[in-house]
Amino acid sequence: MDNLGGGSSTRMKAIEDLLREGRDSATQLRSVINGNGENSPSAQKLVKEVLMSFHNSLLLLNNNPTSEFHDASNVQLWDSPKLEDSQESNCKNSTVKPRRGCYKRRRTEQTREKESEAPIDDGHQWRKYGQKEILNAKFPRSYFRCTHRDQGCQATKQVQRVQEDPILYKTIYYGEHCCKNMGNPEIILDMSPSSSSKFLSFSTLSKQECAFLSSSFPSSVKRECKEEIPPSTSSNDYLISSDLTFDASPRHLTLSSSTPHSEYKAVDFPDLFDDVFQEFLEFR
DNA sequence: AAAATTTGACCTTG
DNA sequence: CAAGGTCAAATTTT
Repeated sequence: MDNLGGGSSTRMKAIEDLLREGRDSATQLRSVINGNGENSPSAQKLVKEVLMSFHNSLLLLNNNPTSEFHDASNVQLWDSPKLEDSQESNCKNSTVKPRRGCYKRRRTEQTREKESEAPIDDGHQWRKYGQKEILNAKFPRSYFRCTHRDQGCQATKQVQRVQEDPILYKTIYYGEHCCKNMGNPEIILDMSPSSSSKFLSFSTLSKQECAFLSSSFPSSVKRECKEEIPPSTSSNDYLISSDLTFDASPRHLTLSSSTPHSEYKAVDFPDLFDDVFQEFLEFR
């Protein structure tokens, strides 16, 4: 539906992701390995980011083979415009029931999937407008729309926790923002090498994200995070601690889980890394 | 008081 | 009809 072949734009997105997130992290990782990056984030964190970058790019390229999310491809059609026209009359004619649930069907927008370990701050302001239990899913799905919808911005997103063990959230974006975006649009994590371990924690989450988190938890926990780390009980489960190991990865890539306690500084790790890094360089 | 969230009702789609 | 997406009244937060 979109101009200039849809496939290639997906590819461009994947390339962007690999370059921006994956390669940046990989670059830092290399300096860590070489011993130079002492104020950088931990190597494990960087590895996680690289793997996540791979994972997300794969998600993009072969649109989600795995799961319950309906196809995120950008094919679909804007069907039955009758809804728009007859909306008014249809809604008020029936019984006494007010016009609840009279809404326009979602437009044909391209979608974009993303996985992350915590709800990410994508630089936009979102307003939660719903939450649903999803069949066969452990966690509810939350629905957000752009705060500036009154200005015509139709962007929405869905966020759902998809995994418990390595905590994983899947976010699907619908539509593009046409509102004036404040600040940088797509910065996800600032990983300036100087500011050490700016790792993701609740203190960096926006309010909506905090709200989303709280609603995924047992109700006893609700409404307790303002700017604060939620309840003390096992709260470290919700944090991304910098020394978290990343061996049970989302079923695509695994990393060196076979070595129990030995450091992962294998002898030829740098060589291995160079191979990976090479991929980034050739990718462009 | 205004803005954001919660939550069940309502609508669409398959 | 079931499942998922959206609306909006009620409620909570700012």
